Formats: sequence, structure tokens, C-alpha cells
Amino acid sequence: MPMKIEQALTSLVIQAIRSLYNSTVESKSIVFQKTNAEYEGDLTIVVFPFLKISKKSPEVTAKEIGAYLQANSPEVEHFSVVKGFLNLVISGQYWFDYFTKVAENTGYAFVPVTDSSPTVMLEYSSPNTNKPLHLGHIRNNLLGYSVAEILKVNGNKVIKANLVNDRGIHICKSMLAWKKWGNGETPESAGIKGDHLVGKYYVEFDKNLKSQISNLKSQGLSEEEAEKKAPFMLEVQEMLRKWEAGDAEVVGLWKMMNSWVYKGFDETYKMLGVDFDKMYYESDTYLLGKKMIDEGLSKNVFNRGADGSVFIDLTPDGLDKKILLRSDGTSVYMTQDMGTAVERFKEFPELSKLIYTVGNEQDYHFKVLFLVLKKLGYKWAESCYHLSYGMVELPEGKMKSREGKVVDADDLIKEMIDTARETTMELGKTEGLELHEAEKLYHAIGLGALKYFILKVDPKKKMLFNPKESIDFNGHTGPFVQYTYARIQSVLRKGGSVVGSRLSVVGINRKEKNLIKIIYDFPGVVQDAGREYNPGVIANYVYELSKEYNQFYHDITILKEENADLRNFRLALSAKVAEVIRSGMNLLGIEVPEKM
RNA sequence: GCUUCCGUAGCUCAACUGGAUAGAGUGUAGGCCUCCGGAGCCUAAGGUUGUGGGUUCGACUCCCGCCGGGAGCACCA
Repeated sequence: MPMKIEQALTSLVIQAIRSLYNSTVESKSIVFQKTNAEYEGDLTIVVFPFLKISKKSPEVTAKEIGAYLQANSPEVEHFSVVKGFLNLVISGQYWFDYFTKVAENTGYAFVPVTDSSPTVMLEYSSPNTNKPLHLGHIRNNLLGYSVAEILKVNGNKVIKANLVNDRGIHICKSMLAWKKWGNGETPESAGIKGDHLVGKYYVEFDKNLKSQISNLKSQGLSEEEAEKKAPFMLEVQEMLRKWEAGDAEVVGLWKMMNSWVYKGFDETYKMLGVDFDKMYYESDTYLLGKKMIDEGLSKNVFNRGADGSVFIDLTPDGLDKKILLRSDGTSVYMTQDMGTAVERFKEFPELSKLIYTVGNEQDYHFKVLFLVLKKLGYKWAESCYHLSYGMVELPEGKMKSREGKVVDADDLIKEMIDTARETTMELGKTEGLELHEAEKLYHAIGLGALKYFILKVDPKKKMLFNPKESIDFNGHTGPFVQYTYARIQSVLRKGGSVVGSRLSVVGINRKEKNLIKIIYDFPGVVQDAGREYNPGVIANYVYELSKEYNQFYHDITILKEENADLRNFRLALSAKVAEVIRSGMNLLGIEVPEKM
């Protein structure tokens, strides 16, 4: 990657200040920003921080520094001053040279992974096996996958992990309902995906339990008592005990129903295009944390209550007391998470970061988890990070899975693809496409729209999904970017290939310069996205690039340009834009079609 | 009640981490296919950034107080 012009200018500004005002400034205080479109210029230096040193007005200071830069840097063509802002015009030659240097280098924005690169484990997805995936899971999956890809191109080895919540009382609920009312129904016999079938029995259980509870309440029991004494509740608890004791029949049922669910999940994962390097199952790991109870007690980090329960008192840290072992000796979620974290650093001692992709409703949980690990003396505790994301809300409010107010993942994916198919046909773009190619295209567009819609939003913020309005293919959307890519491919097919490093052009126009400047920004954007764990940075960037290209395409002739050098340059520029769009979209897990 | 996150155009989202007159899309009203793909391009209207103070050359951004909303609050996961 060529050196950034900002670096060279920074040291020049330091020189300027030394020579003009006989003083030194830190490079940190020299901030560059893009020049506003309404003024002439490429880069702007804010001179307010230097006024104390120069003891002159903002205008004079800016002019003096500007003159120095112009005199000492061939890249600074000229400059102008507006109030305290020094606007620098960087020569077209510089931008053109930059372009020829990166034109042939597809990885110019990426940090390569080597043997000595740090290893990061990123956990995401982590579903429960008692119901199918919904829109909330989709955000988790897309976010996790994308951040993993972004970390890779920032020079990290990434292990994508999925910890499946495959045991516990909620799983037993589906099992019990199926046993009672299922009549041996299977995904095959019912013609339903396995995860949906199991989910159906989960709902069934809940319904029947509720009617039992309301019966008991009408007999005069309180809500709390009724919940505890409902026969179905007692039965399901008994089932969980049997499962933990290894009862052959219960375990057999559990295995069968879970295998249905996994098959269903695999289909959904495949449609979403997400994958994992490492699968963990809670049935293997849920006992891990128990060992740490003694460790914590002997280190006086944990306390034992009179009833035998174990807890940690975090009130000195501004948090609460947190139970870690129930009075009956069983462990809670927190304990399990402690155990699995320790286990992972044992399994992968080279881990430099452990990232959990989990919704922000668990912010407190992870705050406590990391603090407990730190108090136990694990120095890697500070390398743990909660990639917290906001909830997806519907126009009518939060999704409630128990009330059936959810957007089912499989339904939504299908709807996106159907809409892509309809739109493509309406626009008459299916000509000359084989059927299976067409279907691949609808998938790319439908999923592209969905993924882009979700990933363009800052993960930290909650987002609204309106099923009627959110499926849009125009404007600031995935298909807009895909369309721009396909359009460029069409130009390149007609224009032939050119060697970007052997170009010569006398001058570049404003639109060309704008495009090169955006291409120039890509490395920094990739870095920002990685530092912030935010795919939205990439999404907004590829949109900006696409928009600029479409203007260029509209205003500037490419194929019919008579000057061969200019024509070649514009073809090479188009090819580079397409390549950056493709690599950016791939970081979001979105495919770009050659035609659409 | 305590802790915590959030309020930006009618709607959905940005704003380079404290910098210029807060930007896009969508929707609304208009315009652009004799030119490489109209899923595109251009123009217009649309804002006291919830609100009141403070910090400073400068605040959507930092601090404090209100108003409104979400989430979490030891033996659920």
C-alpha cells in the first residue's frame, strides 16, 4: 500500500510550525478531514489548535502554513483559506499515480494473515434447539459472520464458533409435548422442517401448560403456586432430571428431536451463507463451571451462603450480588459461561481475543462475567469482548416468540427471494438465463437486500423492520450496489481488459478524481470497521462508491471515448470500482452478480 | 425504585469520534432513454439534532437537570 498523503503532510506541518513559530506540535493535534464539497480542495487542515502557538488570527495562521506546504510539497497544488480551515488542493497527478499503484493490487486495502497473526475467536449464532430461527437470530448471524470476515482482512486468524444451547428445561418442553401429543410425527411424515416441527411442540406445551395454570388459579391458587404445581410443569422437571441422570429413553428422544432441529438449522444457515469452524454443545459444557466454584471459594472471591448456595458480592464494583451455584448444588448460566471461557483459553492458548455476539439485553450478564473472570485472576479476562447489538423491532413493537409475534427466518428469506424473482421478471431481465442461473440470481438479490438492510445499521443501535416497507430494491439498498457492479461488468465485457499499471493520461476530471479519492479511502474504512466491529461502515462506504460511480457513468463517456489513453484509464477505473464493491460486499456476506 | 442504553427531515438511517451552512434514501412535486444497462441520473420543498442550562474559538458529539422510550435488576437461559 502506498504511503498516505496525510502522513507526508503531517510531518511537513510539523516542520512548518517549527520554522514559522519556532515551536513543536504533536502529530495527533494535526487533524485532516475531507474538504466540504462546496469549497475547492481535497483535504482540509483545521488550524484552530495552532493559534496559541502562532499568536495570530486563524486566517493568517492558515495562510502561512498553506504557503509553506505549497512551497515544500509537490503534491500541494494550491490552497485556500476559509476562516480557520486550510483547504488543500492535491494535484491530479498525485491521485492518478496513486490509482496506477493500486489498480492491479486486489488486496491493497487488506492486511495479510501470516503465521504470526493474532488469533481471535468469535462466537455467534448460538441458537436454542427448541424453536426455529427468527429475525433477531438473523441479525446475530449476519453480524457475526460479517465481523469475522472483517477481522480476517484486518490481519487476524479467526475461529468462528457456535455454542448450541441444546439442553435444559425449555428443550424438555418440546420433548414432553411431542411424547404426549405427537403420535410419532416426524419432519418427513408431517412435511415440515425439523426445527419448525419441534417449535410447534414447544408452543403446544406452552398452550397446555397455560390452561392448566388458569384452571388451578380458578381453584384459588396464586399465580406463583399454580405455576409451580401445574402437573405439566412437574412432569417436565422430572424429564430434565432423567435427562441429567442419563435415562436411556429420554436421552434417545432428545437425540432424535435435536437431530431434526440441526437438519433444519443447517438449511437456514446455508441459505444465509454463514458457517462455523467450531461447534460447541451446551450438553458437553454445562458442567464445566462447577469446578471453578471451589477455586473461587479458596481464593476468597466467592462466598457461601447459609443455605449452601454460592455467590459473588460485586456491590463494591457498583454491581449486585450474583448467584453462581444454587442451594441444590446445580449451576446457573453464569457458571457455565465461566467454565467455557476457561476451557477455550486452555484449548487455544494463543487466543488474543474472545468475542461474544449476543444481544444487548445481556449487557449486564457479560459485564459480570468478565469482572468475575478478572477477579479470579485470569489475565485474559480483559481480552474478552461482548459484541452487543440492539434488538430488531417490528412496527407493533418488540417481537414476542411466545405470542407468535415473530418474523420467521425461513419465511422471510423465502419472501425476499420471491420478491427478487418478481421484480426481475417485471423488469424483463431474465432473458438468456438458464433456470438454475436465474434462481441463483434471485437468491443473490433477495439475500443481498436483506443482509444490506440489516448490516447498514450500526450494530449497537436497535433497528426497526417493517415487513411491508423494508423489502426495497431501490435507493440505499443492497440491490442498488449489486446493480452498479453488474453494470460495470457489462461495460468491461464490451470494453475489453486493460493493464492498470501501464496507463498514461494528461489530466483527470472531477468525477474521476472523486472516484479515486473514494478508492483511496477503502483501507481506512476496512480498518475502522474492524476497530469498531461495525459492518455498517463498509455498507455505507460501498454505497457512497456506487453512487459516485453511477454519476460518473451518467456524465462521462467510456467506450466511445476517442482518446485511447483516456478510454483505457476509464475502463481500468471502472474495473477497480467493481473490484472494491465486490470485496466490500463480500465482507458483508453479499454476492455480486455479473448480470441482473 | 436502582442500574444502563437511546431520542437527528413525515418514515428508515448517516455524520470521519469536538470542526465549516447536520447529510443520504424513501415518500411528495417536477425533469432526463438519438449515448456504454432507467433496479439509474438531476432539481425542489422538508431540521431550533426531545428539552433547559454548562464547558470553549467551535457541541448531534463532552458534563448536569428535566421530558419521553427500550433493556436488565441474585437460586431463568
